[in-house]
Amino acid sequence: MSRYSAAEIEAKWQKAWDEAGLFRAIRKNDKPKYYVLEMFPYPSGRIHMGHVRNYTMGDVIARYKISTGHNVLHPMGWDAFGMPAENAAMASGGHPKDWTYGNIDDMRAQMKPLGLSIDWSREFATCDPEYYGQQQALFLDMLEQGLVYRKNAVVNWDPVEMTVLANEQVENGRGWRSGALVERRELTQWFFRISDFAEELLDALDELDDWPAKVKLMQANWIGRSRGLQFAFSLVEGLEGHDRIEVYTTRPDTLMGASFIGISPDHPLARQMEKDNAELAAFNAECRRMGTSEEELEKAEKKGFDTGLRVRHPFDTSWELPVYVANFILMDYGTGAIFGCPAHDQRDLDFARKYDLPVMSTYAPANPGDDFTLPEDGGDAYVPPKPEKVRYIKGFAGDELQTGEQGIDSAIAFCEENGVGQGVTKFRLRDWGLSRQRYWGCPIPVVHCESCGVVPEKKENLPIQLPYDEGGQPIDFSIPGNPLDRHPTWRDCACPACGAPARRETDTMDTFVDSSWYFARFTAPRAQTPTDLEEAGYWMNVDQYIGGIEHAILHLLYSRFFARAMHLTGHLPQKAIEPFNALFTQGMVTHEIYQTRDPKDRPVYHLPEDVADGKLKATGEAVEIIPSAKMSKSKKNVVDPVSIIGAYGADTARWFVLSDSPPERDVEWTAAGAEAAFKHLARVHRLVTGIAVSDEPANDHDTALLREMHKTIHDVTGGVESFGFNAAIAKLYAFTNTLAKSQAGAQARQQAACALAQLMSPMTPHLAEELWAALGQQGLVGQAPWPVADDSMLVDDTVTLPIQINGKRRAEISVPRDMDKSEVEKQALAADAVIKALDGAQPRKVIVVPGRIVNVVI
RNA sequence: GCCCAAGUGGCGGAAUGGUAGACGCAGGGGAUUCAAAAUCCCCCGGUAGCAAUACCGUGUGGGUUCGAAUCCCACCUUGGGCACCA
Repeated sequence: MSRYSAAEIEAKWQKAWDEAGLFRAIRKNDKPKYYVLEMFPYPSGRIHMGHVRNYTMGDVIARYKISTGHNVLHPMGWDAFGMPAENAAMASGGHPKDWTYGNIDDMRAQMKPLGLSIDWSREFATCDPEYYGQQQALFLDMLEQGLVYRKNAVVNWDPVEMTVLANEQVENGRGWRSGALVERRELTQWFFRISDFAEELLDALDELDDWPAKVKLMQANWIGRSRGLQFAFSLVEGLEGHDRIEVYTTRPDTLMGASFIGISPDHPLARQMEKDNAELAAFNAECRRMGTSEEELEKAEKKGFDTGLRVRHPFDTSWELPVYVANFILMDYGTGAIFGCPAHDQRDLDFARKYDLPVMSTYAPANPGDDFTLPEDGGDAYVPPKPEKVRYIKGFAGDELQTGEQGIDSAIAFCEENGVGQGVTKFRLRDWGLSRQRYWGCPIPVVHCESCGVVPEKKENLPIQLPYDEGGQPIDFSIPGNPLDRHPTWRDCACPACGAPARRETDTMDTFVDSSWYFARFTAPRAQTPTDLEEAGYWMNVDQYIGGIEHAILHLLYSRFFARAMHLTGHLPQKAIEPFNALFTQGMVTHEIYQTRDPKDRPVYHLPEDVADGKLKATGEAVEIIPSAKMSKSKKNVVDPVSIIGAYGADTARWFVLSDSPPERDVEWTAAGAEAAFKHLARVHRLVTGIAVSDEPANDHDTALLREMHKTIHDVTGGVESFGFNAAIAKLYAFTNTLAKSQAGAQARQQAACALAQLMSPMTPHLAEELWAALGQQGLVGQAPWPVADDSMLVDDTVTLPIQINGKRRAEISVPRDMDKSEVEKQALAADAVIKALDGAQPRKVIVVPGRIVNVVI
């Protein structure tokens, strides 16, 4: 028996795995392949507990799959482009490239001690020219296939930073960093045609059986399919080039309640009219100036401008409706024009009341209650709850009772039959704008030529590399704007088509592009093409993908789109168009927050390591404890994995992040919990190394111990396969207790200890190897086949059956497992409590569930 | 506003129609020790009772069932996603 020294054990076994090449993934056909992937990290420079949790889960799966005879691919890389590197360069000089690669080295050094089963030979960073050069090749192929295009788009422009801001970077209409008033600018940008795939991306969700329902639902909502009617109102008096206004509606059954037409300020008709209507031009300009932030939209008043135009109602040509330009109508959804039905839409009702337009209900509740008032009589707009039946007042098919949905379907049918428009399906999903006016990203490989226009770069000129310096001088990132734009020479090039002097595109790609295909690149990370079809064909798909729920929509949707695009451009096989067979979204690691107040009563936060027993270690001042939240630097509620590994070892950190909560939920890191995890591992070490040298002879306790062993094998295996890591660990605790108390002979205890070591090996691989060796086993536990439970050992010969009387447990009997039902019933009725309860009467019914329970109904 | 999920001891949670609270943390008691650390043992949902035991108990109210934390309906609370989307 020896003391548990994690540092020693972990270094020793990591070296042994390395030397055995245990995690090198090599294509071979004698085993089924298994590709497990955790979402790759951004190289911030420090690993955090969230990484530890994420990679530990992946590691458990990878190691378990190795043990069950799979050929496992478990790679790691770096999502290395992005703003933080430029921000760091801006804040403290230096170069984004140096900063990023330095961070990668630091983080790799922090990750390696975790003992993850990663094939490090496949490592890459998305900022490696070898990677982004292939991404540029991919872009060119997509361009050729028509999957990428250029168009004008309105963006948030920060005039101080001279860059485009994402919506999330605009706060109260001002740039989040500069504080400058954000302008809406129209720029020519590159877009991926993801919206062409809307229907397919939506329908294919149904096939993703091993994805969380929640993620599929979020994607479905994001894609946003709606069924409606598209039709036109004809203008009473046409305008040059315009004689009708196309509208789209999901509520065609309200058409007979229409009272106005609304068009977007960006609608072609509005644009044309503002040319010779200064008032309208001013109104439109005002609308365009309005920000797009949620807060602004919330507050903004619904405003309209009467254009003076009139249209005819399609079902009654004598019925004329006014045309308003309205500030709440979006040009890029539907047709950019609506008809307003105030009776059944609160916003339209508010608008109608403001501009004194008629209100006409087309339907009302089938059974209006006392408190129901028609909107035309001053009530609210009536929108029926989904399944509710309504009575049509001005519908197309008389005053029928129908649910809203039936009403819509029959309205579409009626309109189609009468030549008024057609039923159409629309999607909320927009094309994906990928242009970013930033330096630290993948350059878009196109050239602008005065005579040829936009020309794709030649593939042999790839990669188009980012310049490291400018004119021999280091790039100054403190100057606002994109360094590529002001670089003295980088932009200059020859037109790939005509050879004349031309300029490079200076925009770089959205970093989401980088992460949309890295999983495919891992299958052949050094290939001279984006992928190697043979390798991709073997390793794809990712069998298990693990990451945070925050990527439920964008990253996962973009990746699904990219896999399709890569198939269409010949870079992935058909079977890989849904790249992730199974997805698991893990919860965060949280911690309590410790706070004191400064003299001005402002909160001051303290690191957990500076607090003990609710007091600051340094001064003894009491801290206020704020409930657990996601670990964040600003709240200082962070625990550094490196210091935990230093204090307790990687196995303890791994054991703890798996043990306390179900993996999809948040887990609270506590010092006591970590301490307890360590103590448990030390106890297992003590127990097993003690067993290794014991010599008690076989005895009557052997079978009971071995039964428990087989039950534990069964339960832990099930737990690992179903992501029930916390429950699996609970079983291992229980089995450890059983083993510690067992008086079985040395051989049985040895066998049980071997099983314990194997079952723990995915979670605490170093300790497991140490135990395996101490028990005299040959080879590595990581290479030993996973133990298989003997079904005949899972059930005891004698079972204790609870006896219920009217569903309440009143007694129990001990009977042979396979005892006849009628005999069980006889014994149950003979139980004292049952005899007493029956008091001589006959039971009304006796339910016997063999091996589980008996219920006597009186 | 629309859509979705979750509510179980002091805490994290287990049980997915069959003995509610496994396992862990915190807490209490004890053994060992000169003492401490470490370790080991016992108790630990509530109410009543010396106890055996009884009754209550999985957010609230109803329902289905021999039997419900689990299935159904309504409500409450919390969390998440989307949102001038026509």
